[in-house]
Amino acid sequence: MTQETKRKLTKQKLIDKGYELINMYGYHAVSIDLIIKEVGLTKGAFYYHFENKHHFVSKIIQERVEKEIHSEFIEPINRRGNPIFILGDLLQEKLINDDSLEQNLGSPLTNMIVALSYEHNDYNLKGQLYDVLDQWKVALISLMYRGIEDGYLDRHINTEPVAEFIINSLEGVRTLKRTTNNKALFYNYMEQFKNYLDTLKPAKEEKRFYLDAS
Amino acid sequence: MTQETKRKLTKQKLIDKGYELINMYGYHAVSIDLIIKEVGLTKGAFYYHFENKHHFVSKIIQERVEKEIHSEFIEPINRRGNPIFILGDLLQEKLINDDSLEQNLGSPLTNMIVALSYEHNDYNLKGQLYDVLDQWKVALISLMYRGIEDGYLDRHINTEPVAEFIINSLEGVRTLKRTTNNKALFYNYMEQFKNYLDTLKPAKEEKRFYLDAS
DNA sequence: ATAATTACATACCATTTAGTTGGTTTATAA
DNA sequence: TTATAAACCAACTAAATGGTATGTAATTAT
Repeated sequence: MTQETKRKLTKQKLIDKGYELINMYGYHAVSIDLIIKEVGLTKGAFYYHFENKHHFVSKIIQERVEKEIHSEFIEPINRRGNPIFILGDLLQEKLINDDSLEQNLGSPLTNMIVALSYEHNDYNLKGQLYDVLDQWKVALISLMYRGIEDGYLDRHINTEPVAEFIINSLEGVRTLKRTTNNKALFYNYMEQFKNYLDTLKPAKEEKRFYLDAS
Repeated sequence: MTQETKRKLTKQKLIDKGYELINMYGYHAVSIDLIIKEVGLTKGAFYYHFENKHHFVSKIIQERVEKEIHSEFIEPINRRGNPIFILGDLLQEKLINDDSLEQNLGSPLTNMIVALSYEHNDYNLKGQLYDVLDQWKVALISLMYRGIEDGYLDRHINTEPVAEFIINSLEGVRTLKRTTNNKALFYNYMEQFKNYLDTLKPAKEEKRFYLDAS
């Protein structure tokens, strides 16, 4: 094996194990000693690849947390189609069908936010996490604009509040899922989430007449 | 000052400062040394009142976290009236009007869940936190039942999923608020939350005709 | 008034923590 | 083939950590 690939492999093993442990137990609860023990390496290896623990978790955020939000929640919605179906199907897939995913570990993004947003460090971790949220929000807003253009969504919806509400509720349910392994939490969430999405449908003239009168 | 009142005062000071620091920085990031230094006490005092750190945070949960959920989100909804107004006004009060509250520190309940749900301990911390969520859910369901009886809510709503959705979204937005001090996040949330609540209204016959047809 | 208990304070301990230093092996370049 | 540097190991350090042992002043009971 070439030196470069071995180096990258080692670095990735540290990042992956660190991500796994930190996402479960939290940044401060997971020591570097534990991580290197779990992957069979030493302090020397760790500090060859990372300046310090903060730099390490910064890399975890950009290599794992940010990329997973992109691949699982942003890229799948970067297409045309009915946003109500696109979003409904996506969450159905992630929350209900995908058993492989860490279902009781909450959302890695929220987990990091809770653990790191008031941490003093040289890497702007809070800003990193905010940016991920922001990119996600932008993708949702774009999806909705396309949906409005194509007549799937009402022209009068406020896209930013809607995008935030979707993110907030999803991050909320994933986080609270940490307290239980009852999958009903996700089923129930899906039901109400779809009800909420329906409020974004275009209001037909007849319908609006009665809604406004209520 | 009598001995009993002094003891309770000291214990409360430790709990209050511990709550404040742990809610901000997290359970593992806050040392006992820091807490006692902040309140001007010593290790002897701390370990006179609490068996260990886990017992300490267990007391914090029941003395602060649980009681605050009760006083701020359960008791205010334990009354008759239109649930849509009761819930809308309550969140308006807590998220928008109440500036005194720790607006950028997320939700203490969620913060504890993230930090402690995979912690090995002798105090069933995870169960404690789950119970708080459950009590909250029960209160919301009761509110909705009364709302249905009084004709404010549709008889066909699934109360448990709705209750969970309310809790999930609220805990979500409070938690993600940690990344920013932009109050628009709460304003936008309120807007969409009210839209969601409107889906719980009774469907009038005329309205249902058109909705079903869509 | 005195004994006993309460509510702490002080000093200490073993372990764990993030981080460092210097050495060793392995691959790469000359 | 040999020099060099990359990738990692092993041992170490200082500080911080949760927790303990013992002492003490103030309150309370006798």
